[in-house]
Formats: sequence, structure tokens, C-alpha cells
Amino acid sequence: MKISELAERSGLTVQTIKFYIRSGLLPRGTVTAATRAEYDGRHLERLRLIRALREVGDLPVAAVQKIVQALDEEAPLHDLLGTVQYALGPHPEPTEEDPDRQAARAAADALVTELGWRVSSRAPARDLLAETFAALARLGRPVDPAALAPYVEAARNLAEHEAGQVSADEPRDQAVLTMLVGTVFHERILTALHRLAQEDASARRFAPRS
Amino acid sequence: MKISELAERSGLTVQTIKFYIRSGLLPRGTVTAATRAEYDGRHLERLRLIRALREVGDLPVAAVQKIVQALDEEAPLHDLLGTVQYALGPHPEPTEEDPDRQAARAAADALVTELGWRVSSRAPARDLLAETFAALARLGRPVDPAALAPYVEAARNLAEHEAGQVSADEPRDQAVLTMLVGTVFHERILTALHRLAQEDASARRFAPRS
DNA sequence: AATGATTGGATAGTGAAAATATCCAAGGAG
DNA sequence: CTCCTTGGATATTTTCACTATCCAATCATT
Repeated sequence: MKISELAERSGLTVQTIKFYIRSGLLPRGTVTAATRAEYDGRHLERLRLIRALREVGDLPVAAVQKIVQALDEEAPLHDLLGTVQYALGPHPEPTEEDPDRQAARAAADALVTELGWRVSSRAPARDLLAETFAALARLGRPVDPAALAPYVEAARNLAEHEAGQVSADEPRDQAVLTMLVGTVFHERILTALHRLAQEDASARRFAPRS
Repeated sequence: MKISELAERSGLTVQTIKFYIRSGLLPRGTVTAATRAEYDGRHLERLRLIRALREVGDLPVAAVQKIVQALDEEAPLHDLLGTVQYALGPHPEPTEEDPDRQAARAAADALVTELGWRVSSRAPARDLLAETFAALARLGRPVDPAALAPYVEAARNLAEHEAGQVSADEPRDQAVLTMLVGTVFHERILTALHRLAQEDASARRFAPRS
């Protein structure tokens, strides 16, 4: 298959595919002549994954690059999850000692410890949590850890559910995809449903029409 | 208070504040002379909100502008929620008929209808859900609506919980903030906890150390 | 009152990210 | 043989969110 066909089937333009190749997201096709290269189904599959990660996951090209690189290195599943989560960010630059941020980070870490969750101390999600705590504190709405119980419960349930979807005996390619789906795409689904449920709850409470 | 003091207290630079004023995120101070303007605590508060929405909510400046405009117009709470959710996006351009997308959108709408949720037909969250469905379908992992039950349950519980936080008799400013916190910041917290729980579940399952 | 720093407001410039466009020589198709 | 397409390299564009500069007016300080 040539690049124009790849473009047609993936829904991307030829230029964009070339750009992805240059950026290391997609391997080159096998060159058959100075102006001919052959692509196969794996290229197409990869492109579809790239597109999904870019458009749904809203990941920068550099992050997608790191993820597909980990895929190609056949990293263990758990490491791959780490790579994906690292790619999802955030990536706080090592900032000077901001007391707000430090306190928030301590609170986030304390929560994780108290829950007994086994999470890398470098997990970006810790920073995401801490940044949110810090922002809320600055807004005069400090978070009461006890008030997070419903969120913790929901997160735990869903994560448990998702982990159960990855069966150890399915082929690796499939397991990897299952994991990515669980991490990136179910997160979006949860967000969307959360927003929809909020609108519904708000409608029932504040606009008692019908 | 002058702009340099505002900058110091908000943690933003003078230039950035000027930029926000130009962009309509922040009202001008009251001009007291050709080179003097006076800002007050409300400016500071507003700036902190802007910063939180930009940094934690990752909202583009234009979206923040729409939100604060709705705040200033004293829109009813439910309408404000709509504005915020609209600002959160996504904003799909009216695309040609893509069968994938259409099917996904139909599936998303069907789910909302089946749940009996009262949600505007223009709610961007519908598109977010539909786009995710479409992406999963293209990856060969179509979503089984029945499999979403745990997500629906979690979303409903949390939204109900959050709606309960907004008491009708608190001053409007506070209620508005409560609503924003519920919409933007609790969403981030949920995402962060979800990721942390995933890592924990993965660690227990795939790296049975300790 | 002189003088140097600061301010408000306007305008122009920067840097990163992600494409998108152009160019060129070489192949292939009719 | 001629024209169209392609692969690959290089250059340009667009958007976003700031930053930097400029200028005259004004404040603070001598």
C-alpha cells in the first residue's frame, strides 16, 4: 500500500503522515524504489492508534512518540502503564519552594499513603492531584480529605474493574490495547458521563420543569 | 492597589495581567490619572480564579473569558453550568456526514435517553462521549453500552453528591464558586484518583512484589 | 523644582506546537 | 515520450499565550 492509500484509509493527509514519520511516531515504509515505499496493515493500525491518542486523548505528538516507542520495545504491561501515565502529564518543572504547592503535594502524598495505594512517588497523577489541591486552597476552598471519600471509592471501583479486563492470556498486542483503552479512553468516557450527570442533576435541582 | 501589587499578590506578571485585561478576562481598574489606576480585592479574586481555570482546568483564554462574562451577567446557576461545560468543550466543527461519527453520536444520544438524563442536545459532553465511542470503534474496540454501567453509576453518584454541595441559600458568589469547583476541579480530582487507582491495581496484579 | 523610576496603555515580537506547502528528482502509466 | 504522482527534504503558516518595547504622564525623592 502506498502513502496516498494510507492517507485515505486513516483519514489523515499525506503531509501529516510524512510529518509523523519524521517525528518518529510511525516507522518508514519499506522503500522499493527512489520514489516508492510500501506500507502495510500495521502502519495503518498504528496510524489509527496515533489519531485516537491525539484526538481523544489530546496528547502532544511528543507524548504519543514516547508511547509507541514503549510499545515497540515490548515493555512489560505495568511499565507501559507507567509510560502512558507519564505521557499524560502533567510535567511540572522543578519549581522553587512554593509553600502552597509543597503543602498540597504533602496532602496528596498523605492521601495516597493512607489509602495504601502502591504508586510510584514520581507518578504525574500525584502532581495533578496536588496542583488541584493547591488551586482550591488559593481559591479559599481547601479540600477536606474526608470529603474525597466518594471520589476515592469510585476511582477504586473503576480501576479494579478495568484491571480485570486485561486477561493475562490474551495476545500481547491485544492486552496492550486493552490497557491503553482502559487508561486513556475510559478516562474520557468517565469525564463525559460525569459532565452529563452533572447537567442532569443540576436540571432536576434548579430547573424543575416537566 | 496598583497593578504591580496585583501582580505580586496573584503570582502573575504585570504583562500577563495587562494581557488578560485586553482579552476581556479582567475589568480595567478605576483610572485615577493618566498613568494611575486603582484595583481592588475583587480584581485579585478574579485573577486567582482565572489562574486556577487556566492552570488546573487547562482552559484556553477565550473559554475563561466566556465563563467570567457569564459570572458578571449574573446568569442563573443552571445556565452558568451550561456555559462552563460549553467552555470545557469539545467544539466539533460541523463536519460532513462521517458514518462513524454519526453512529457514535447516535449511540451516545441513545445512552443519555435511556438513562433518562435531562441534558441539552447541544451539550458538548455528548460530543466528547461520541468522539470517544468513534475512536474506540475505529480501533476495533467498539463499546458495549452495557459495559458502561459502572461508569454511569459512578458518574451519577458523584454528580448527585456535588449537586448537594450547592445550597440554595448561600450567597450567590459562593454558590457560583461551589459550582465551578464541582465542575472543573472535582473533575480533575476524579481523574487524578482514577489514574492513581489504576496504577495501584496494575501493581497488585502485574508486579506482586512485597 | 529637578530628576529618575514607575505606570497605563498601545503595539509589536517571541516561542512552541502541529501542521501544511513547496520543491525536486525519480518512477510509473498510458 | 510525455505527463502525473511519489518520497523525501526543506520552508512557511497558523494559532495560542504570552513578553518586550515604547511613550508620554506622573509619582517619589531629593
